[in-house]
Amino acid sequence: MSRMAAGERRERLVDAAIAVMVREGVSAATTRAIVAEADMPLGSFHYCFRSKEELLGEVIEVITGHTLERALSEVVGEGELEERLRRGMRAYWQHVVEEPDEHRLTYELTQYAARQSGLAVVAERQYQTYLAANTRLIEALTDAEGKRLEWDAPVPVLARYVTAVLDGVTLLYLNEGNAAAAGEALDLVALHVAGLARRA
Amino acid sequence: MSRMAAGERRERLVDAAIAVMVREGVSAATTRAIVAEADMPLGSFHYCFRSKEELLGEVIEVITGHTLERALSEVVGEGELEERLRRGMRAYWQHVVEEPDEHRLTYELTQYAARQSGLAVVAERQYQTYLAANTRLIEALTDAEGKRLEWDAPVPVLARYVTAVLDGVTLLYLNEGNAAAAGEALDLVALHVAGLARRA
DNA sequence: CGCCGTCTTGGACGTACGACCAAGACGCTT
DNA sequence: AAGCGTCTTGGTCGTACGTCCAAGACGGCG
Repeated sequence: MSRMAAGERRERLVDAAIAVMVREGVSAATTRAIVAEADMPLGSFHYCFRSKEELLGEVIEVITGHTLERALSEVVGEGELEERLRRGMRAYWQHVVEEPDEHRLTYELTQYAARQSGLAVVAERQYQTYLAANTRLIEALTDAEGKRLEWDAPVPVLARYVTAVLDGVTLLYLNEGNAAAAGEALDLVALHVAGLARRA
Repeated sequence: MSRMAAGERRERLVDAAIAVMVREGVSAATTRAIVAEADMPLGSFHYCFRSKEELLGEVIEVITGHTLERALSEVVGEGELEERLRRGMRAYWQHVVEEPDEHRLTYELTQYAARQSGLAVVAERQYQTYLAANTRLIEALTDAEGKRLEWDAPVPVLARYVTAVLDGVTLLYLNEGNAAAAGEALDLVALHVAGLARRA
């Protein structure tokens, strides 16, 4: 392997780890499988990372970022509240249907992290990030169009509702495979949430 | 260990496996940890089970049964549709709050099974069982009170919606820990579903 | 009592894993 | 050119795992 800064090698190993995990699951991502995917000798792993746990922490942060970028960028824009909401959800949903294995991995990683005392903090932060994102989403919906809207339910409850539904529908699709029916269930939610908004 | 029929030993090993998994996760449930929990010598394991995979199949079936019994028994009964629906959901929710680790295990097992080619069928059947149960739940709601109700959305979509929300809210609570907010989100759903029913 | 199928058990085998190390190669600075 | 910090690498250590086996113990039936 050509000479390379330790930092860049770290990034490559993180990418390789994600590739292996998406393809074969977290448990298949052994140090040996990861360095093989990155085409590096085994020794480089523990030169770049103190432990496998340290690498997993970075993997989780990278993956969480991927997921969030999508939906948020879509809810801001033109149109009625219901239209924008539906557009944001469809953007998220499209990503799920296109890259199901990547989403399967996020759930797997969360559970793996929750069981490891050293990574439990990371798992909690992951969900708080999701909640914060959906809170911002809901607030972005009310603020647009120059008109101030109010909700029939408290924003924290709404945020949890949206977070939970997205997670639940995704999980159901991943395990059952019926994308059409799951998508319809999401539309039902979009309609519901839009109906909860009222003009102040 | 006293002499015992192979069938009974199987049951004890399944119970022991569940105990270990609830306490420490699926990955900690090694053959050695399981027989230690059951207070048996290692050799008994492969006398009772062809492989560890065979045991896991039985574990999943037992656990799935546990979860379902709760909610279903509550929706049939006296009262308005919304009241019965809320009661069923609260029954399920109470079980989640009382035994979070058992629910965490169901998700863990589903993912584990989905990755194993030999157990993928079991994972799929698990979710089809959930869907079937929630379909029956919805139909039970319409049939009661002697009046026939109809829904503003197709029953299969409703069933997926309910399944997904229960899963999602549970998962969120398990990872975030805010039981009160999650419970309120469930109430929001009960109200929503009740509103979707109309008298024919 | 003696047979035979069922059950019991301690130990062993091969494999795979995370982690570690020492010896050397590289390349920038002085 | 010499020195030195950074990076590279193959090999190895101890541990833990799933699985298998052979030798024996038990107990119901003829």
